[in-house]
Amino acid sequence: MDPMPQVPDYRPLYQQVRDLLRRRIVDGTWRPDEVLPSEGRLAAELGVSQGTVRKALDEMAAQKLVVRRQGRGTFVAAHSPDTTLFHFFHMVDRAGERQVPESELLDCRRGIAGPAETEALQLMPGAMVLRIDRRRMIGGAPAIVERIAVPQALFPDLDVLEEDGLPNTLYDLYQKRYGVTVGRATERLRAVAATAEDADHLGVEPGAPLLEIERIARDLDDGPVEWRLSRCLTDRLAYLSELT
Amino acid sequence: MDPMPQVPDYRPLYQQVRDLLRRRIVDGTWRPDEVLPSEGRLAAELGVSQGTVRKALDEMAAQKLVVRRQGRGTFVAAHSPDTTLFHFFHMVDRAGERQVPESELLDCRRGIAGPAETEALQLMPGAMVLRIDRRRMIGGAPAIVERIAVPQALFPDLDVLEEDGLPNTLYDLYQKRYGVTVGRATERLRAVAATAEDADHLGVEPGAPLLEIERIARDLDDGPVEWRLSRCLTDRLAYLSELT
DNA sequence: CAGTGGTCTAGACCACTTA
DNA sequence: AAGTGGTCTAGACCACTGA
Repeated sequence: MDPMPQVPDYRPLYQQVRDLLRRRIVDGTWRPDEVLPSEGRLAAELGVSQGTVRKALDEMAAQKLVVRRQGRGTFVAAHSPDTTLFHFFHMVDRAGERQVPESELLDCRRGIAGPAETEALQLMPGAMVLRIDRRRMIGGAPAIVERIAVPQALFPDLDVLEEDGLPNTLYDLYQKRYGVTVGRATERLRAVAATAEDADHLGVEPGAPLLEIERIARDLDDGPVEWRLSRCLTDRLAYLSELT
Repeated sequence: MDPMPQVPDYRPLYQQVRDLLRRRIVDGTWRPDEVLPSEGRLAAELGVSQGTVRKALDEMAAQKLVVRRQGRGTFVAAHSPDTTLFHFFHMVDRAGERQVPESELLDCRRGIAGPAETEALQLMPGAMVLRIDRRRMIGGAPAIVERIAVPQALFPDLDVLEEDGLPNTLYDLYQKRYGVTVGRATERLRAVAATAEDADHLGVEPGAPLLEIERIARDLDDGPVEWRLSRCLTDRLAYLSELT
């Protein structure tokens, strides 16, 4: 598959193929929603059997890096409001139904990264970040307040865009406008007491228990691209976690 | 693979094989930690190719129903304290390290299922449950109080066993002593205010914010086998959720 | 209709484990 | 050395899609 590798690679062929195809997606050779060459073509190009390409693509599909559609082809996975909500928004109502929140912008401005942001986003000291404060409503009632911080270097004009109104789901915007694909995220959940400001936005008493969700979202190369701190009312909603 | 199926099955062969093997594990034909027949033997027995059996077993391995060990064979997955903690205990410290909690039994008694238990465990009205109240310590300090409720029908003498001290991880006990394998669980997280009793056990003020985790654990047939309500101090710990 | 991914097969060889 | 799962190949046929 590679006539003159600089460093001989003794890993199984299908893993080499998988990582090569993955690299091409990350590099932008094929962009989100684009179709990859067929299994047969890739096999011929790389000099391996179709079964080996298939095994590589199957693993990438399991990892949601590509989507396979019988009769049509294999496509680079793209975020959409639906997939974003499904994967990254875990609040459900009493009946266990996933609720779609509305967003209300509170504030959006640039600033120098604080210690927590520098640490979470692995920035150089003094780097600039954009901060977005939002309130999110479920069924018209305030449910969540959140602070989102992203490196300004990755999203140079996100704050200008704000004038036109930010979309409810940001990850498809990150992907389509800035070429930043969120591949995975880590969330840490804690219970905290509402600050005076939280209480004001959510319509509760200061000191009321809130579910705090701290999220670090990473791109396909595992670099941090977003730090997010959400505080949620959990009288009508709960965070759903499936252990399988 | 089946010469006279009562109802013709048009699903792919490997899915039929997968479900048949799965059925045998659930039925106890092969018990936890036992080795299955080799791929070749299964293929011959079922009249399919080895590749088809392989695809079925690979899916079961991805689902953690079996464990494959090169050179040795394919084994029915079994719980151990380690796998249980890794899969079902998500509290981590500030550094992101998973912490192993100690357990201190507070109470253990039988009772008639209340409405919440009847609902969660899908019991008949008036059915008996066993309730276990525990306090869990991290590094010697109280961190969690929890109530566990299980149908008495499934674990007839669990409360008698308590005299010898319950193990720290219950799921391997459920499996080895009662033949009940927990295959998956659903958790709902909320923020609540500590009751006077919570506060007493955890050494905080009443009203302090606690992370409440409500878990329903299910067996391999998806029937509920345990209902658990944990309340956690999150000053030193956080609930870790990986979104991939 | 041609082209795609999905299934199934048969066989070769490799890597690892146990005896 | 024998037996296991892991990799890789080649080829057949099926199911689905879109021109």
